[in-house]
Amino acid sequence: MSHEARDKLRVILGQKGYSLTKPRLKTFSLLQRADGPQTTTEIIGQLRDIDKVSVYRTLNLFSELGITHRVWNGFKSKIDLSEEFSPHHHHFTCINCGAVTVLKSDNLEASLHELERDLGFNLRQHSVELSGYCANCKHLNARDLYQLV
Amino acid sequence: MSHEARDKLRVILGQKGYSLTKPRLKTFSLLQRADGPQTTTEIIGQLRDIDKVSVYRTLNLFSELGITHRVWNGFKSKIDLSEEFSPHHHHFTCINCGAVTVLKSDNLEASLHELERDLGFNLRQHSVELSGYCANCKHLNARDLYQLV
DNA sequence: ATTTTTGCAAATTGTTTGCATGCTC
DNA sequence: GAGCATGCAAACAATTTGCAAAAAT
Repeated sequence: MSHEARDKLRVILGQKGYSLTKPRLKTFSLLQRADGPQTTTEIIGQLRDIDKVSVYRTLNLFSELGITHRVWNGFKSKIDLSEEFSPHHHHFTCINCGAVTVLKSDNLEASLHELERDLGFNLRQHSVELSGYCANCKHLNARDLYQLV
Repeated sequence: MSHEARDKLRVILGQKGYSLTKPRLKTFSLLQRADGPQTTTEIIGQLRDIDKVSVYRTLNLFSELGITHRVWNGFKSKIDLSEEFSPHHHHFTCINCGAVTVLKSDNLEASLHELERDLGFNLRQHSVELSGYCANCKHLNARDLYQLV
């Protein structure tokens, strides 16, 4: 894990009087390694040496400090590192095979900012979650799709 | 509650062999009356004469049949009627006063469809949830904001 | 030395399952 | 009367709280 990220984390925690402890570092590091947002249960499952209560407390703290944010993905909310630690992106989830694709679109971002201007809002966060059939699955016929479920 | 909506609901249920029962109608009707998406707990709380187990079953069924979908709003996922029953929209939630604003933007929708085309996806659903400070709250200074929390 | 953080146990809350009774066709 | 739907009880899962021991400053 990179020194820069770890130092940034330490600074964010330190500014509010929190220290960078083993559970906090391990939780953060897991989120960095992960190839996408994780559910609370997934995180707990992968951090067997840390009590789940500590994981909950860490995740709540991270959320409070803006280190993480939640995204809606399929049926569950998942936890993802915020933009400071992972470049801005959105997700597309295939409802057939479950594949998650990371999205980037300048036009999309521009539309959101236009909306912000028009409405006079001060936008702090936005989440765009798409779902449907991915390029591989969209040509399957109804029967195939059904059998895969 | 309108006859059209009730009839549409009855048809959707009927097509899969389900009937329009009291718990189902009451749950649907509550979602229609509500001024925005509701959490499961809120729905259960407002339907005191229906067993919570039935509410859960009804909500699962509605979701399966596409009558409702979930949106991510603040900390919790909430349940909203799908587009057949409520025109397509997105939400902005003020993180200071909690006000929810319904959004519509043709450019935003166009950007999403462009993304769909470029990536070769067959988009079925999308959720766009924004948060930040609304027009009323964005001029408050840090101290005022803090006190309101 | 003082304050923060952790881990365990237990409480609380949210959700699902099993089953007997009541409804609908 | 057969099959679907409901309500109750109980099981199961997710999350929070209280508190004493351990770690950090």
